[in-house]
Amino acid sequence: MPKRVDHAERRSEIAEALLRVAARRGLHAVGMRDVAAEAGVSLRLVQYYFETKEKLLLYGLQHLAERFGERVTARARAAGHSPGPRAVIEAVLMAALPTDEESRAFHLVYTSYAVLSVTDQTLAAQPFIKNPDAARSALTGLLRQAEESDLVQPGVDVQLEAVTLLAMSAGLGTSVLVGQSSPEAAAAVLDHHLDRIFRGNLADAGTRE
Amino acid sequence: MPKRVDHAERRSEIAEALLRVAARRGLHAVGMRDVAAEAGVSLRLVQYYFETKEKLLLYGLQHLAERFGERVTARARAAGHSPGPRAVIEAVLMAALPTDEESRAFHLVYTSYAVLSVTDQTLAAQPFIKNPDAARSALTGLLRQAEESDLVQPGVDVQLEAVTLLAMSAGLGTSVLVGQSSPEAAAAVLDHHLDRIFRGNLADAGTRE
DNA sequence: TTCTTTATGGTACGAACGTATCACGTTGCT
DNA sequence: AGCAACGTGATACGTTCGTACCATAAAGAA
Repeated sequence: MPKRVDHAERRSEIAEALLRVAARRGLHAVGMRDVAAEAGVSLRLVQYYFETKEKLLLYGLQHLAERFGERVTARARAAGHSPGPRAVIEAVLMAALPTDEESRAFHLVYTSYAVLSVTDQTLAAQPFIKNPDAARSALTGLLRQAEESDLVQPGVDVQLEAVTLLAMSAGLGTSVLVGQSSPEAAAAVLDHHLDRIFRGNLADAGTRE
Repeated sequence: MPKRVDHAERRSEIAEALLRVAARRGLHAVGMRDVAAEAGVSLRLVQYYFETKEKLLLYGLQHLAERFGERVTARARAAGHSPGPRAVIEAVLMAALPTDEESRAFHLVYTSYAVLSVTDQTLAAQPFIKNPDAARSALTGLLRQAEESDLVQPGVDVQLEAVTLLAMSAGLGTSVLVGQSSPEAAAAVLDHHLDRIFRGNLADAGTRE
């Protein structure tokens, strides 16, 4: 059986097994044995492809961020060809909301990683914790672009609004995650706030699901 | 030495030791031995006052919520005698922001508990996870009261704004916690949004620290 | 004073976890 | 064909963790 095997693909499979079990039982509760069982391989294999647990966790976080990026771009693309800035912004924010099983998993695991990064410097040094900063600048760029096209209300501070939107998205996300809000209510709040930012006329409005 | 001892006080001391070590090393990393060492007692004592670790964690969460409540009312009281609705709202929201060591600890531990509650039904059944719901209705009440005093801009949906403020506060809190934003920036965002809700004239403005 | 309850220390036990070690079949190179 | 590297399995080791057990000194009740 030991054919020559694609390491990258195998690592991805194991990483996804990690994310699945993390979504099911919590990131704190995942062991190498659980990951191995979930991936349908032996414990030794997990050790083989990721020498240590820390490296497995790091790769898992990386994989999570990648999948989220794909998710966002897919959402943006689904907003139509050459979507307006508002549609793109909605795509990003809605993708971060825990609506289905996959986004729930994403939000839970990502929040777990964020919490861990507060007390774990190795995790904090990872670029993916810094990634929200990239999201912030992307959002700022989108808003500024909308501003130049005269799509936003006069007098809005795009930098501040970017931070606001991101904070709202994260806060609403956890709110939905713990069952305090419905996804629909969270989406409504976001939409309402976007209405405050954008002018009413050109909002090729709801691309929510 | 074994005088008759106040159980409630002892439990509080141990619970605070738990919160301290949780703030320092993360909630996932606290063991009974750590708590015992931090409290300056033997492992047996922690077992004696809290029979199991789960009960210790539950009590710790309860203690955390109580301390946060005191913190909020202290802030509200510091806003002056008979403070306006906006001042009270600011007090609540600013108290939730991780500014000093204590509020950082609060935010980190509380978020850890929230994350745990997603996969731990015993924790999810605890009323303190439901507590944010009480905060929401309190905020709604405050906003409605302000609305009746003609202090808010026309056309604002108080229910929706309550949810928005809470989500922003939580989101900004974690943003500050992971070092992505400064507390001042977060406070500015909150203030800006309150400016959007309240009429400009009667805002007896900044009670920030 | 004697006895029972309370408070506390020390320590042991079983399980789980991350990691390391040994072994072996398979594949590709020369 | 033979040899070295790769992929995989099984299992063992040392540690840590939560919990349980045993002992004992002080304090209040009788």
